[in-house]
Order: sequence, then C-alpha cells, then structure tokens
Amino acid sequence: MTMPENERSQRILARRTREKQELRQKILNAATELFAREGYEGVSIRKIADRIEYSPTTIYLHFKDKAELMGNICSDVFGALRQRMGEIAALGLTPLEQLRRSLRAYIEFGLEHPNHYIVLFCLPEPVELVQAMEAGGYSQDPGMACFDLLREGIALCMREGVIAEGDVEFTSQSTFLMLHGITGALITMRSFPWLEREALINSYMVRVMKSLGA
Amino acid sequence: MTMPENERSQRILARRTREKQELRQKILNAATELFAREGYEGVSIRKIADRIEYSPTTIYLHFKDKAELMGNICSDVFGALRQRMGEIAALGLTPLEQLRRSLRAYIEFGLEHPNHYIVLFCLPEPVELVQAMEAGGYSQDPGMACFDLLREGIALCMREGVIAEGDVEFTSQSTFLMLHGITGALITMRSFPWLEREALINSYMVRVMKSLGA
DNA sequence: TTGTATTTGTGAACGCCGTTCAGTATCATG
DNA sequence: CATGATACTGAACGGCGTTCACAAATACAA
Repeated sequence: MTMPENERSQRILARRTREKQELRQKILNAATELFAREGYEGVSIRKIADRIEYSPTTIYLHFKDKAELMGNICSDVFGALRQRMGEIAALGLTPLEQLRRSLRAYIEFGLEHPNHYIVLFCLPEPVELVQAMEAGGYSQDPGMACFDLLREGIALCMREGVIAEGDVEFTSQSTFLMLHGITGALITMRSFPWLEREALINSYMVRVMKSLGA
Repeated sequence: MTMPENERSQRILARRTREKQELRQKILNAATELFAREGYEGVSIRKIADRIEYSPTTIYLHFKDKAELMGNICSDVFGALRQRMGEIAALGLTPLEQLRRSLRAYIEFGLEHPNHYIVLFCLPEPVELVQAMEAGGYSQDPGMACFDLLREGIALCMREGVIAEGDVEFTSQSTFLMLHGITGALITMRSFPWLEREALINSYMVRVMKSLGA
C-alpha cells in the first residue's frame, strides 16, 4: 500500500478536473489566436476543433455556445485594460494628468485589440443579453469596472477643481462616448481617408480635455 | 400596319428594361423591410426570395452579392441625411446655429436608422472595399458628401470667427468622430445603463460645441 | 412561320456555419 | 468483473452565400 484510498480518489479527481481545465484553456487559446487574426467571423467552432484536434462537439462540453466562448475571450482583455489603468494610477501623477493618460490608454488599448473592441462595443448586443443586464447584473461586468475607474478619476478632478464642475455621471458617460467615437471609428471605418493617426488622436484628446473644462 | 418596326423594337426593349427595374426594386423593398426590422443578420438571400416569390438565384441577376445589395440600401439612406442637412441649411440660421443643428441631425438620423448605421459605420469593412477606396474612389461615396457638408459648415464658422481657429480637416474629422461616438454607442451598447437619452445627447452636444471653442 | 440567339429564371448542389443528439469509448469505483 | 459516470464523437438538422448547368420565355431574322 502506497497511499490511503481517499487520497487516491482525491488525486484522481484533481487530475481529471485539471485535465478538463487544460482542454478548456486549449480551446480558449486556439479561439483567441483565430479571433485576433481573423475577427469574429473568422472564428468557427469547426476551425477551433481542427486546431486542437478534437471534434466540434467537444467544445460544447466546455462552453454553452459561441457567444459564451467569445465573451470569455473578451472579458480577459478588459482585465488587461483595467490593469493598465492601475499602472497609470500607480505613477503618482496629478489627477488631471492621470485622467488624461487614462483616456489615452483606453483609445490605444482599443486600437491594439481591434477585434475584441468590435465584439465588445461595436456589434449589436443580442436581445437576451440586454434583458439579462436590465435584470440587474451590471456589477459582474468586467467592462463596468473600467468605467467605474473613469468615473472616479473624473469625480476626483472635479473635487480638485481642475475640470469644470458638473454631474459626475453625465460627464463620465459623455467622456466615454467620446473615447468610443475615435476608437470605434478608427477600427471599423478603415477606408475613410483619415489624417495621420497619431496627430488625429492628439488633436482629439485636446478637444476632449477642453470640453471637460480642463 | 400600326407602328414602324424600329419603334416597336424600342418599345419592347423599354418594357423589358422597365420590368427588370421593377423586379430590382421589389428585391430592394423586400430587403429593406427585412433589414430595418431584423438587421443585417436577419436578411438572407433566401428570405428575400421567399418574400418576392422568386428563386434565390434570381437575386444574383440583379446584385453581385449580398454586400452590394446592402450597399444599395444603405447609400439611399445617406441621401436622406444629406437632404435633411440641406433643409437645415435652407433655414437661414447663423452659421453656428446651423452647425449645431446639423450635428444634432446626424445623431438623430443615426438613431432613427440603427441598422443602416451599424452597417455603414460599425461593422468592419471587408478588406476588398478598403483597397478599392484607397485606389481612389472616395468621390462617389455618398457618405463623403455629408462629410463635405460638415467640413464646409466648420470652415464657415471658423471664417466668421464663431468657433476657434484651427486646421479645418482636423477639426472636421474629430467632430465627426465625436458624433460617431454617441451615435454608435447608443445603438450598439444597448445594455449599458445610460442616462436618459435626450438629456445625455444635450449634455454631449454642449461638450462638443465647447470643444469647438464656440 | 419557323428556327435561332438572347435574356430570364430555376433546382440542385457545394462548402460553409452553429448546434443537437444518440451512441461509443474510457475509466474510477463497488 | 460489472456498473455507472464521464469524456468524446459522427452524423445529422436546418440555416447560410453562392455557383452552375439547364429550362423556359422571348425577340428577332430568314
């Protein structure tokens, strides 16, 4: 005898759940790669299955449907954005400078992950999701965490008097809308004869800050 | 004898091309209705065919593919936007007031035609289209005509000194980006807990004008 | 009028897609 | 070894955009 029975059971169970997790991760990795390279349309359950050498059906043992799979991939990206905002906060800048840097980080982050950005913000949300959200589950939403950070930054700047006073929620939402404007358009409207990107973002940022009364 | 031969030929030809046009229009009507109600995904060649009681193949005698069909539907809508902007111009307002009204008209127009707006501005453009545009055919683009109007309005306001001076093209593009921000987001991010729409648009407009130095 | 060429329309098929379901293989355990 | 659970799969369903060979209708020339 080398091991008590119940410990063996536990180990076996542990291995099996670990293996399950590993396969889940393999699916996510394959999907992520396809997704980043070829966008939402470029990901198909069958393509993922081919890549990981499992049957398409297997994927449904780990994800309810394609939308859930995509959701998992995209909310990871939000975590990264939140982290980047955290890094900026850790720099010990003035509230205004921190806000400015955060806004810019949002734009750049979107442009770095265009396919994720499209899925998260540019595609029409399925009606079911809308209803689920209205039924009161914003709090888990990973994107909402980033928005909360933005709102706090704006509230702080108002308290310090470095931007114009006003309703925090209105200001936060309209600021977000402005960020979405340039980020979304530069990603999706690729055939528009935009001016040089960096310069355009710079002048846009100036206007955003100006509209904040900074 | 009732009619010279060559005239008869002409008439017959006229009827046939007319009939062809009529069928084309029937296709467009069916597609438009489906599209407005169920969005891009809701339109399928087969559904259109069912509706007009022709085979799916017939549709390909009138449109190269689904994208071209959609393009036809959407560019009509731009014509309507342009017309609305023309109506505003005919009101004889001050340049600044006219600009303000035009910007608002853009937002409202987008919100009134959400599915068209998504196709035109929110979906990633196929690579082929991007290349075609870069190969030099912006001029025919019906959306570009609207943008030109915006640019003229901004240039006029600058000349009159009612908004801050600056590069006309930069200002025009960033203004358009701001408009797209609120329009696109309100359409696609339906589950976000937005503030009351009218008030949000109002406060957004105030910020846009402020950022123009008005 | 009859044959011919062109236009107009179609059914069947191709190769995709997301998803489901019945069934098989694997495997820890009684 | 038998049992019951778990992991996995092939085949299929109904959809999609699109193509192609073929049929029907039509206009016109001989």
